Amino acid sequence: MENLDLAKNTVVGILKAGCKAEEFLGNTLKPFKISLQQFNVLRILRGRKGIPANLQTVQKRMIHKMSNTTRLIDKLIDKKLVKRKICKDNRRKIEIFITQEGLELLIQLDALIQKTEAEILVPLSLEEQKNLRHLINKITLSR
Amino acid sequence: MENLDLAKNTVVGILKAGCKAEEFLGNTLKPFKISLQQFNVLRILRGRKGIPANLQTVQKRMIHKMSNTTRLIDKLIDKKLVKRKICKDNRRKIEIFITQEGLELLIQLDALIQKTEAEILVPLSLEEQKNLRHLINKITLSR
DNA sequence: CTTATAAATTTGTATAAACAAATTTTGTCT
DNA sequence: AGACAAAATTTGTTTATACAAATTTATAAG
Repeated sequence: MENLDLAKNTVVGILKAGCKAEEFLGNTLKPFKISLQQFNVLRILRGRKGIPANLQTVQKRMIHKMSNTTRLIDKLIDKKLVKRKICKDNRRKIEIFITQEGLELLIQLDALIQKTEAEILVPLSLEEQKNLRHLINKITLSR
Repeated sequence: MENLDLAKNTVVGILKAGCKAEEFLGNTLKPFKISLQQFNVLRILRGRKGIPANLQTVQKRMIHKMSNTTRLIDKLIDKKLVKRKICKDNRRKIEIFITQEGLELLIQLDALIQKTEAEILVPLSLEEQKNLRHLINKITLSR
């Protein structure tokens, strides 16, 4: 293999793979009228199992680093998938919850998304997937 | 390692790595006022070494599959980095060239982009990079 | 050559994202 | 408490993207 353009080819590959994954997942989500970013926020909120999150917490865990998460949350609120709540006992920061409706949507989506993920990775064996995850994590976890 | 969420974690990793690469490359390009998509089109056109391309050819090779490449090209034309030319001898399709100015910009950028690519991949050894490229290619080339 | 059909390109419009500035909140010091 | 500085959140505006429809161009059939 050509070694000259190794880094370039690898990075282009990462970009393309990212685009492909976004495309596939986006198509899966389209009938449900939510974007991949919105879906990820919902999953982040579900992952907190009732513990409320503030914007900052959500933002840190988001895949796509956005400048204004406020409006993203606003859109989820419009769809009644998320609630903003002002903590009463200690009028601290505004806190964000996923609603029952949001949880139900996620349950619906779980199987579909899992299928889509499998579709994306179908050219790889389990061993290769583990290997890929390991290499990719090295890149993303080094911030 | 947990095997339950292997596919999910791998796909999320791919997305994150893609975002990181876009972010890094985008920051490198920012001072030059062109987007990553625009930069890639320039590289595609340079790669044709004088042979003109039509929209379709460009579109097929683009990393980001866009619905309207027309306006992307328009922006490059505004910046005088690209030219649209109506083939005279055979008034066929409109053809697209990179200009001298575009070529010169790319020359300026080459080293910077190379450095950025290295930065993105710094946590990986050469062997690991080759391995990653191989795995990633399996995903992207299976269309 | 004309017509029909499909493919490619462009354009209009709605939506989302990027960017910068303004506002609000938080924490610390006196 | 009051004042200041830093961080977080919101908001206005510009720019880019997505989507669908319309137009144009290429290809094939009669």
